[in-house]
Amino acid sequence: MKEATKGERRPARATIRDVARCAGVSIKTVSRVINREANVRAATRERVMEAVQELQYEPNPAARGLAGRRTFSIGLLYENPHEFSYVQQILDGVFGVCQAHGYALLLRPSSEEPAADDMVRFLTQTRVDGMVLTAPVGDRPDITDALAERQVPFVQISPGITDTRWTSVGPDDFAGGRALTEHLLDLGHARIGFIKGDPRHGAASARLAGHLRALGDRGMAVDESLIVPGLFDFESGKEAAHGLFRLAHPPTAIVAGNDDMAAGVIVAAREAGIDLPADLSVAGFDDSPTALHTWPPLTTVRQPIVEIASQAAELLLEWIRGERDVHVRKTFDCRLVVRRSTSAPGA
Amino acid sequence: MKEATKGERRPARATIRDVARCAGVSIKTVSRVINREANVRAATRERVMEAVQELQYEPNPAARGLAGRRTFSIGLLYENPHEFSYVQQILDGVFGVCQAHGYALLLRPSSEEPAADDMVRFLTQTRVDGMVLTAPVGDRPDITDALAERQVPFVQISPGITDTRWTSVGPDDFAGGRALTEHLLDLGHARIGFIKGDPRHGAASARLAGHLRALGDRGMAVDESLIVPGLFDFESGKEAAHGLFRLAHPPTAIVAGNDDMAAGVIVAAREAGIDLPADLSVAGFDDSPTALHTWPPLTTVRQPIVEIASQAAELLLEWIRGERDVHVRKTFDCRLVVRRSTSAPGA
DNA sequence: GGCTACACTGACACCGTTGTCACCCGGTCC
DNA sequence: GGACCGGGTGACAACGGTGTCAGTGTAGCC
Repeated sequence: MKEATKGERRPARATIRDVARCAGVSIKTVSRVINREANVRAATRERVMEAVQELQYEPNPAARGLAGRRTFSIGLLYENPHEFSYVQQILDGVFGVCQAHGYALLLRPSSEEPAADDMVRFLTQTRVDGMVLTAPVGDRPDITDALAERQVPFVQISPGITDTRWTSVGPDDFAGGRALTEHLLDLGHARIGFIKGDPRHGAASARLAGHLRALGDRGMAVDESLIVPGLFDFESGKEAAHGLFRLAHPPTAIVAGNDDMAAGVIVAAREAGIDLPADLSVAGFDDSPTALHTWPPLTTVRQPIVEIASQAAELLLEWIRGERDVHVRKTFDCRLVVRRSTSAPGA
Repeated sequence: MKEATKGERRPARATIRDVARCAGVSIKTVSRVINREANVRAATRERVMEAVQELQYEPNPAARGLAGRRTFSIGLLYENPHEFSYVQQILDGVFGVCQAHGYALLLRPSSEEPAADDMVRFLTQTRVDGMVLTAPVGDRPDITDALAERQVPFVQISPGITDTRWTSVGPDDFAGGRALTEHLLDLGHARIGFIKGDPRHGAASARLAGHLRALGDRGMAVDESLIVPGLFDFESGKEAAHGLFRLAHPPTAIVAGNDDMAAGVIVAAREAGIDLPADLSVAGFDDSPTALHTWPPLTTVRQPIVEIASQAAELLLEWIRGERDVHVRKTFDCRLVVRRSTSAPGA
């Protein structure tokens, strides 16, 4: 006890050796126990566990990483977003899974033009065990190839093209877009504007495809002038809407590729003195917080983002641990959420 | 060349030994060069640098952490937020600095009741070199004490109380609140409602204090019934507004503690059939994206969040590297942003 | 009873850095 | 000319785990 009185500044974390001594076994056995390896007698395991408890032992991740050549950390690649809530939810989902499995999460916000080299540098610097990739950066073949070449496991969220060589998770954007348009058709709209999303996102074209299918199913002709470009952000939605308003024969309803653009449409309508929803129905996509902050609140499609993200992380960890060796594509259903921004035309 | 043809699956990262051999020096010298230590002859340094370039050497963080007892990573503690854009901007700021200095960023989203124990576990699990703490969790004495006790450097963002024992960074909430109210007084408003923010946030009371000071400076009496509680989220803003509308003598203007609540006020006004800004002026705080998505767009106060966050990270790294040994408190000026949600009463 | 198989355990090298300390060397000081 | 100094460098031992492999004990089998 005497020697303990000095230099006890930092409580000096217990090491695997301390645990081994305390439990009366070798360090290797302690290692086996904390890594849940087989072939440890139940009684031994218990003794070790108790020692771990008593000493409040936490394995040193650096040492683990060095010796075991894995870091127990994964990276999340995402693009600097307009849609804050989207990223936040992705983060939530991925983080939750990481925490549950004792993995650390390293962020990789990517700038506009994230050279694959940049990705590679991230890998060698951090030595993450795997990556979760979000669209649209996660789609780029140079990125995926760089990862594949280095045999770094990864999972894509909402990739544009579903490449069977890799595993991915995403919402059913097609069905969502279709449901939205069907909803408007059911209300009696005949001229429906559609604001496309950022063309780099696969989701943008999938949602449009759903829209077109809905029209086709009802035998409606497609008026190309009603389909206008957008970039998924508020400003582009506003501009696109003004463009549609100027049409000789403007639409009675507008489907925006996401909620932010829909919010832009609403503001554009106010600027143009158009009454909502009487003179114009507006629908978005995502069911982001924005959808409730507009007036009237937005009819939209909810995609289970958090769930999608956790699923992605879950699949990644399975792959890392070697519990799965075949690539899959998981699709999540979306749900139409009807609010007051849509109504029968003229109502 | 012949032996290279086999087993070149993984390119096998270069280690410090490879660099040493290539440069014709000892590994220790390489270590000195990459850590920018003094006492290396310029010529030697150059030779090593070239070898580093040629071999694309990146030091192994795990080995570095193990030997040097620091991880070159810092943690970011934040609370699961309603204000997505706020967190996102904090992240941006902190991340930018981390990247510039070769540090990794580990997230710690904290749940409702983040026991200090939880914080401690995070520290021992990750062994981060320091922490950036955001309000309101970062205020809790049990958290700060736990960090101080373990001698883990930290910097607070927007703490409630400015404790001179620690370093912190934040906006001048007081001045911001004051400017907002002065703006409304200048427009001719005499009855101004104020929706407080989440009481756990220091920013909430500072903004209110600014409001009260503005009133006091003009010799206006304070009507307690006009000051109502809120929680910084949309819903609480909406409810608070409805409460104010029901008053016998309702306000002609409302200052909300932040933009989300202000958006709630606007929706509440629409629900109540109140015309904006003619019958009611509304102001927010933060200049979040929401401020532009409402109609009319919000008068608000812009706080330089990204800058605040980078400053915090910068200060933290200085402290970690031992370049600073005195605690400071940095305050950033806010800027009033006037938009169309405020006007003279009745105008 | 002897042999094999297998469950369990430990000794020890090794992962790729940094910290410590000793050493070399040229210049300065008395 | 010897003692001293300090910049520049390298040898070597950590750091705290995991991988490999050999050893031990017990059960199952002929």
